[in-house]
Amino acid sequence: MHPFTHHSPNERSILEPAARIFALRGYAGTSMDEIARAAGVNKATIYYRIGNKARVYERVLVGYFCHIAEVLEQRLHAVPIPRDRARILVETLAAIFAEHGDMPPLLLHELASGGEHLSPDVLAGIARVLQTSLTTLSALPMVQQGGVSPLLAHLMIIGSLFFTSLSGSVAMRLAANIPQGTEKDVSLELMKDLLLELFVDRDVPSRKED
Amino acid sequence: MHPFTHHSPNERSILEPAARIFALRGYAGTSMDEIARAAGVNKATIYYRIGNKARVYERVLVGYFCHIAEVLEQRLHAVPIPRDRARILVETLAAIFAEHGDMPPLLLHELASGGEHLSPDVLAGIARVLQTSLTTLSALPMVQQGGVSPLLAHLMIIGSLFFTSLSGSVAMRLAANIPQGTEKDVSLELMKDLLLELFVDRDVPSRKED
Amino acid sequence: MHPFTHHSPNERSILEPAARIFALRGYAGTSMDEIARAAGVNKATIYYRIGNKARVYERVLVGYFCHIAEVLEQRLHAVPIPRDRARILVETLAAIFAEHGDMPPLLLHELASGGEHLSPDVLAGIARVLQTSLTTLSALPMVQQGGVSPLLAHLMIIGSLFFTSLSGSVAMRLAANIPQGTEKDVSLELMKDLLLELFVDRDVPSRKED
Amino acid sequence: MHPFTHHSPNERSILEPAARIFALRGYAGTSMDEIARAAGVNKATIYYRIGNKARVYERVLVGYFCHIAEVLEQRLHAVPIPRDRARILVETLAAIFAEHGDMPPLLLHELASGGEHLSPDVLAGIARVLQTSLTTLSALPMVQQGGVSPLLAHLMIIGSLFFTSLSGSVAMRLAANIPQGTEKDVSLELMKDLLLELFVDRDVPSRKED
DNA sequence: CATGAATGAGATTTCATTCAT
DNA sequence: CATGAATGAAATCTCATTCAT
Repeated sequence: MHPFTHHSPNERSILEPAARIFALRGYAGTSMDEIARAAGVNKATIYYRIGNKARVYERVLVGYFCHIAEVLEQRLHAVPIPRDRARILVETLAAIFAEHGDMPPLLLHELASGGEHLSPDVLAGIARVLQTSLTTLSALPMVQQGGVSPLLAHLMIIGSLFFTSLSGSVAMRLAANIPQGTEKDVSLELMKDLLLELFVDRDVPSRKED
Repeated sequence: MHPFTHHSPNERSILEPAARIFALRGYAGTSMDEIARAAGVNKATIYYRIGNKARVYERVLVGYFCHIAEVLEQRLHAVPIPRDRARILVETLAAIFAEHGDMPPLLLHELASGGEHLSPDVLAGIARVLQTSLTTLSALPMVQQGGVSPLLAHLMIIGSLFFTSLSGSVAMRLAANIPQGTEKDVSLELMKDLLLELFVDRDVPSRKED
Repeated sequence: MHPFTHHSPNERSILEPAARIFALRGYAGTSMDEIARAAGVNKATIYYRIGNKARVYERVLVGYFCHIAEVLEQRLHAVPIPRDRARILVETLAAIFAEHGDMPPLLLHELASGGEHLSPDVLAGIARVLQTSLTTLSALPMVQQGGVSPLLAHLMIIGSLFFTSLSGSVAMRLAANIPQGTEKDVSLELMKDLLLELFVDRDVPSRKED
Repeated sequence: MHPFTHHSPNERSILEPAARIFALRGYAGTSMDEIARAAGVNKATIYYRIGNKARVYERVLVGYFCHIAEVLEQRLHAVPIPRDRARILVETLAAIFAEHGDMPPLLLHELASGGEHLSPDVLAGIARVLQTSLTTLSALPMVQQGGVSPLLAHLMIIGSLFFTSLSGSVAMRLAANIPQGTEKDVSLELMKDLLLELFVDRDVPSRKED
């Protein structure tokens, strides 16, 4: 399944390369020329088909968030056991970010901008994902009895996965600078396992003292 | 202590507003006009004092990373006990991000861009912080005996703190969209406590089964 | 025939006024604004059609040198007698400079700059003209038996014609300063006749003594 | 003797490097920064000592033309025989251009610009040189009986020497493009000899027929 | 006497957008 | 339905010049 499944092929052929470039350079750093070149269409065609730089960006974001929401909702549908649901949540997010490496940087750019370009549609998509995540996490023992805020847990999960996904490119640049050979195989897979261990598989935490 | 302590007052008066704007809009989204206006100087003065846009950006990044590295190193200096050191690490990072709210978005923009604009000086600053963090985390029981990768722990800590710091602005935009009243007081303070609980205060994790 | 015959009308409408201004003010002294104004198009249109200032300049130079080369080659084609060929060479150059008064100053600016801006295409054009001139002059009796270097002859012919063409504007400024009434009708026509007399019509020179 | 002998050492230390740069890049292509750097003084010092970009340029031109005029007048002083005088004229000009390679390009830039920047002082210098040259050439047999215009002869001499002096830099760029090995040792020396032969040593020309 | 600092004006170039076809 | 052509606005950067010290 792809993020832009709901759009016409005409739009998809523009939105997919656009997403790649927006992810790499952010909204301001992306030019319509570059999108047109990557999409293999005339620049005016983008205006004809979609309308606007802001609209292209919005469609990409909406597509991404709706995709995440849909996949999450589909996989969580009819799964009753809290720990199973949480496991699916984390695994699904990790899998989506692994498959669509553009999502983390794109969303991070937006987040870092304070959500300047977020249209109501995009906010709705974000809310949908957030809602699913929060309700799923709220049912966890760790939250129910452990006193962990579900929003904090959500932020940790998303933040950890995003950073892991992004660490690759910068890590390589750092490689020459870091003396000792730290592990290079930092991957979403490993982070996913750590998150599962910390939030899902583990029993309600027992503090060091007490 | 301030991030641009090592620079001349002349440079500081430019770098500080520049950092604010870069954080908000990213490198590409920031114009020299805006920086000049915010700094209260003529645009050409920026070129005279610093050189060009890329150099302004670089100085800001170097200033930020060196500040983090210095504060960390100073506070960790002569603290021998691993758990104390880790606690200081997390608390210091949380405090710095709380005081300098511009850092997380600025660094996130850069990270999301794949570190395209990272000069050797900036990379050196990053490496310095990373090194401190990794060696500190490596001494934790959870890492030593719990099998948790220090790099994963580092990414979780940074990622969680960054996301928490950023969540404020977007959360407000979401407020209207999210029906139920989720906690609004998500703060670095709370996230810091959760991180301490998960990584520092807790004993070596005991899996659910076995 | 015109220098920019090979270009599209769109390009010609830019290159022709550009040539005029480059000739008057040189490369550095010419602004894109001025070219745009003279061409009656928006400044961005020049970038759309041609690319950048250096390319505009290059096209002008290439157009000029190719024009000279083509006219020379066409008029010399199938003329076997050396003296006839040389006469045609001088007359053609004089005629071209007379018709296109912009050429000498433009080329002089470039020459004075040491050919800094000369692209391979322009150099090829220059070489083509030079080749034609040198082979033509080499066949002259004065060169064959008189021991005059064909390159020196070429330089004298070009230099004399260029200076004559340029003398007009400065001469007028000098007019007030020069007391006696020197001839005002210094023209390419007269210089051409003198060159023909010195290099073409005359027999192999007999030195004063011997 | 040097072109800027009449100026104070303070001015000379600026005018000499300025002349070099003006010669290379022309008036518009030369920046005050570059002059200051080459002169090893602060940019404001140029304004303090001389006053103005236009004034710097003017002083350089005046210096050059006065130098030529002075040397010519000094060497021609009390030389009565026309042929001797003409020989001295040509030899002196060739020697000056050979010694001060910057003169031809600088004067050519100015000439190509139509004398836009020529102040009255500079025009007076030019007139002085021109006067000397014309009166000297007017006495030649070739002019007196040969019907050659002294102004044409002047233009040929100056034009030929200038072009010869400039040909070096462009010739090297052409070297790769010109197939056959044309002589490389085109020098002012050779051109001077040719000019002497054509205008001075030779008897009044006898046309080919008649 | 000299200069570091500053700047208004203007240079080249890019870019989102429009429009006639 | 699509696009080549065009452009106003704004971006980065340069430069001749001034001025306080």
